Amino acid sequence: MFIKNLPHKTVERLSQYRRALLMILSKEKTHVFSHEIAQMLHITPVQVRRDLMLIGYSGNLRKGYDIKELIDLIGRIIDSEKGQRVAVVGLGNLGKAIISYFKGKRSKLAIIAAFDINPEKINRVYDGVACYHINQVSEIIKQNNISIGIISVPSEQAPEIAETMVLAGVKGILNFTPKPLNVPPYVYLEEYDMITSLEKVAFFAKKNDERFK
Amino acid sequence: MFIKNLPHKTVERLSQYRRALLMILSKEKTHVFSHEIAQMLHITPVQVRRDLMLIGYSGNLRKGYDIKELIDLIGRIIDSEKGQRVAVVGLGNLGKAIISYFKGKRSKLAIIAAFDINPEKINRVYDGVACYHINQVSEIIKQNNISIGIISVPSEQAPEIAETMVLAGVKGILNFTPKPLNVPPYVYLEEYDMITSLEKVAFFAKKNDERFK
DNA sequence: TTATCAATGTGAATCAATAAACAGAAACCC
DNA sequence: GGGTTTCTGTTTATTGATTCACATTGATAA
Ligand SMILES: NC(=O)c1ccc[n+]([C@@H]2O[C@H](COP(=O)([O-])OP(=O)(O)OC[C@H]3O[C@@H](n4cnc5c(N)ncnc54)[C@H](O)[C@@H]3O)[C@@H](O)[C@H]2O)c1
Ligand SMILES: NC(=O)c1ccc[n+]([C@@H]2O[C@H](COP(=O)([O-])OP(=O)(O)OC[C@H]3O[C@@H](n4cnc5c(N)ncnc54)[C@H](O)[C@@H]3O)[C@@H](O)[C@H]2O)c1
Repeated sequence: MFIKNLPHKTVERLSQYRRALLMILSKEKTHVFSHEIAQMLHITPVQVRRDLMLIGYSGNLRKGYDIKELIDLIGRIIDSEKGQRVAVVGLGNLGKAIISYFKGKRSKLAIIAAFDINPEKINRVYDGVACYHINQVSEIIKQNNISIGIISVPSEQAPEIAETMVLAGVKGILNFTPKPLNVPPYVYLEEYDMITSLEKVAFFAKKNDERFK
Repeated sequence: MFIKNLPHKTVERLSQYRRALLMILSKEKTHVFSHEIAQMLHITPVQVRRDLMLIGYSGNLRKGYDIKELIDLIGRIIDSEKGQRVAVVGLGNLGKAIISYFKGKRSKLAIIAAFDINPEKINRVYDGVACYHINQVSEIIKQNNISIGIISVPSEQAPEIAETMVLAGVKGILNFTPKPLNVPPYVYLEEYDMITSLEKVAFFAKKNDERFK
C-alpha cells in the first residue's frame, strides 16, 4: 500500500498511534475518537484527523474510528508486506534491553540475530535471539536477508561496524552510539542519543521552573 | 545566561554540537568551521551558523569557531548554573545502560540516585549510583533536590511513578516506557520509544530501497 | 595595491508542520 | 420534523524551521 510522500512527522506519529491503539484495544472498546488519541499523545485532535486523512482513513461520525481497522491500515502503510529482519550489534546492557523490549512486539519486524565480540556471549541465546561472533556479521546478514542494523557497541567501534553492515546490504541503521556515522544515501540512518534527550528535558525543566514562578 | 525563546530544535542541536565538539577537541585542533560541524551531524552549514547566531556566538572568519569557547558557551546556555540532579527509576537492563552511559559525562547533570523494587538491587551501588527502595522516591527526591526523573520500569508502573515524582517536586521527566503519561504543565515531559525509531528506520529503508532501483 | 578567495552573518524567501475555521452528516431531543 | 449537538473531513491561515542569496570581511596572492 502506497501513499505518496507521507510527511516525516506523520510517519512517526502513525507508529505512535498504533502503539497507543494496541494498548487500549479490548473487547469493550472497539472505536476511538480523534480527541482520545490526541490526548494520549499530547497533540491536537486536528493533527490526528489530518494524519488519518493523509492515509485515507475515514471514521464513523458517531462512533469515531474502528480501532482494529486502523491498526491494520497503519500496518499496511508503515510495515513492509514481507516483513523486515533486524540485527543488533553489541549485546551489552543496551543491546539486551532492546532485544527484550522488542520481543514479539511486531510481527513484521523481527530481531533475528545479535553480534558481540565477547566469547562469553557468543553462541548463546538471549530472549530467543542467537548471538554470533562479530566477524560473522556480513555472512549472517546476507544469509538471512537482514535489512536493518542496530548499533550498540562502544562508540569507537561504531563506524567500522556500520561500514560492514552497509557492505553486507543493510538498508537502514539505528545508531545508539554518540559517534556520528556516515552512510551512503541509499541507506537510511537514524541516530539517537539519550544525553540529548536528557539535556532537552533539563533545559526546558529549568525554563519552566522560571516561568511558573 | 539567557536567550529568549530558543527554538526547540535549536536546543536539541546545541546539545549535539557540544557532543560532537567534545569528541573532536584536541591539542592540535582548536577551531572548527561551520561546514565541519554540519558534516558530522548531516545538516547544512547555514543551519549551524544560524543556530550559533541565535546564541550570539561569532566565529573567526579565517579560522572558524573556537571549539573550547563554543563548548563553554553552549554550556552556559543549556546547562543550569548550579547543576541539576537526576534520578532513574527502574534498574533493569535499560536503567543500567543509562547509568553507565551517563557516568561522568556532564558536570552539570548528574544521576545521583536509582530506585527499584527488587530487594537484590536495593542498597547496592551501580556505577557509582546508589539504589534505593521505590517507596523512598519521594523522600530522596526532596532531600537531594532532584529535579529530573528518568522512568525505566515496566510500563504498567509508569503512571504511578510519574505522579509520585511530580508530587515530590520533579520538574522534568524522561519516559522510556511506551505508556503515555500525563503531567501538569509546569513539568516538562519527553517520551522516547525505540519501536518508533525502529519503525521509522524500517519505513524509510523500505522506501529508499524502492527508490534506488 | 588590487583582485581573488573562502569563510561568516543575516534578511528575505521558501518549505514544512500545525492549528483554526467551518461545512456536512448522523444522532438525539423536544 | 426542526433544531441542537457532536463529531469528522478538508480548506485556509498561521506559525515554525530551513534554505537561499548575498553583503561583508580579512587573508592571501598577483
Ligand atoms: N545512545 C544512547 O542513548 C545510549 C545509551 C546508553 C548507551 N549508549 C551507547 O551504546 C553503546 C553500548 O552501551 P552499553 O551500555 O550496552 O555498553 P556495554 O559495554 O554494556 O556493551 C557493549 C557491548 O559491545 C560488545 N563489543 C565491544 N566491541 C565489540 C565489537 N567490535 N563488535 C561487537 N561487539 C562488541 C561488548 O562485548 C559489550 O557486550 C555504547 O557506545 C554507549 O555509549 C548509548
Ligand atoms: N522506550 C524504549 O526505547 C525502551 C527500550 C527498552 C525498554 N523499554 C521499557 O523500559 C522499561 C524497562 O526495560 P528493561 O529492559 O530495563 O526492563 P527490566 O525488566 O530489565 O527492568 C525493569 C526494572 O524495574 C524494576 N521495577 C519493577 N517494578 C518496579 C516498581 N514498581 N518500582 C521500581 N522499580 C520497579 C524491576 O525490578 C526491574 O529491575 C520497560 O517498560 C520497557 O518497556 C523501553
